[in-house]
Amino acid sequence: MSTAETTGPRERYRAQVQAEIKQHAWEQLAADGVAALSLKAIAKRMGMSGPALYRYYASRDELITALIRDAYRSLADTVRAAHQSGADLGGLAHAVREWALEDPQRYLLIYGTPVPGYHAPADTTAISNEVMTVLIAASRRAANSGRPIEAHLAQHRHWADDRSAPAAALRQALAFWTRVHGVLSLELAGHFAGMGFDPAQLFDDEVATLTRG
Amino acid sequence: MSTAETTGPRERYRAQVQAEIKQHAWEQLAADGVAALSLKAIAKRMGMSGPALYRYYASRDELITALIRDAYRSLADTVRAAHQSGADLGGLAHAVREWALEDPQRYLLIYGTPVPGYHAPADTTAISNEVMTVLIAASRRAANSGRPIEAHLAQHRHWADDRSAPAAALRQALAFWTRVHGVLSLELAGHFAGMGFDPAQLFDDEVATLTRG
DNA sequence: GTCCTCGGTTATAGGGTGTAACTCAAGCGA
DNA sequence: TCGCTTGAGTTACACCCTATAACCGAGGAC
Repeated sequence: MSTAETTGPRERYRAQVQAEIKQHAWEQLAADGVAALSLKAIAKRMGMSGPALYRYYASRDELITALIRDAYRSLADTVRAAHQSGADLGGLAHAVREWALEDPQRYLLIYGTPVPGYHAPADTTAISNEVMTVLIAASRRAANSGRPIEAHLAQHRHWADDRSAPAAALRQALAFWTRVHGVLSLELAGHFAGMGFDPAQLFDDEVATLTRG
Repeated sequence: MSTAETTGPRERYRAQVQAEIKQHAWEQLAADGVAALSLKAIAKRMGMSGPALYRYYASRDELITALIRDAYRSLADTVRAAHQSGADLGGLAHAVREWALEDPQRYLLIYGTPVPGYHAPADTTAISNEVMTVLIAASRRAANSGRPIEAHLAQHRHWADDRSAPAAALRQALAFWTRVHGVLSLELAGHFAGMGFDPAQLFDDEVATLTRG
């Protein structure tokens, strides 16, 4: 968007095809999950033969990396937008849940079982820090509880960009993350499927515990 | 173990080879995760050629099913043993965490991202119910809080074998599950890796919230 | 001792990642 | 405008995987 404007027709074409590949990749991912993502299948759907895609993504991992980057970006934007429109922790939680239900495999791509050989590049963790920063900002009202975890976090807080946030806020931001992920990932993985209760109500109540206890 | 004792030498051999295959499968799983599980590689390590394994497991999914069944069985035994030796919810949580850290991929096999085409057979959900039953038993001291989720769970409780357990206990058992899984799965997936704090302390504090708030 | 069951084999089909060698058109500078 | 170069796309191939088919041979059952 804001990169060098010296885009000749060659680069424009390249960028467009790259985007089209990613589009097909998202569709395939949403349908069958990251494990079923196949460069060859994407190529076939685009009407070209397998190895052609390697001009645009050097490997399957590189394509997956691009997807992960976009997913983190999308989540960070969603959370940030909710925060800036005045949402509290509960509002953020619902924004995250909606984002996850919109494309469950996209959530699992980030927070699901990591793919065996894959190692995330540094910039993706930078984007996930962005999410953390918003969570901490939304948690700043948290009162100090005096529990040992807060003393521990006060000494291991380099992951928090906000150097002035009280340890209680760090703890609450982590609680947000782990509890939202706990309910959400079990729901997305289908573990509540046969149980009959409404996952949304469990989610609501769990989120309520964040600000209550 | 307690099945028909009319085991001729043929069946004995078959069972032994089947067990050996599963053993190699567990090693391969622990090393590289379920996605990297390969029947051919197991066969090679056992000194026989690929298709021979299909005499023992009709498909890759069937082998994975056997692994999942054993994993559930092992987890249920672990939780039950902790419960019977007098452990409270905190004790159960630590038993689960130890079990998970002992073989992270085994935990992820059950509670991680589901494999695309796979559908769990009914008996595995039966074993997971066993875990739930113990959790509910350990949660029976939970006091009624009057929150709406409890009314909801009181009407959707067919997943709880214990028909006399108060709704507050059902809620607490679910909280145990979702919160333990929330912290544990993020830890196992490496999402706390660069953050510096001790996952064990976060786990402890999170478990403490179960009985406190 | 004969038969048949069953474990093992090779061959093969089909799908996947990724590389190598080649072709051909489009862009670019002179 | 003309050539040269760049790069997109192709086929062929090596190597992984799952899974099936056809076949062989030994061991158990009677």
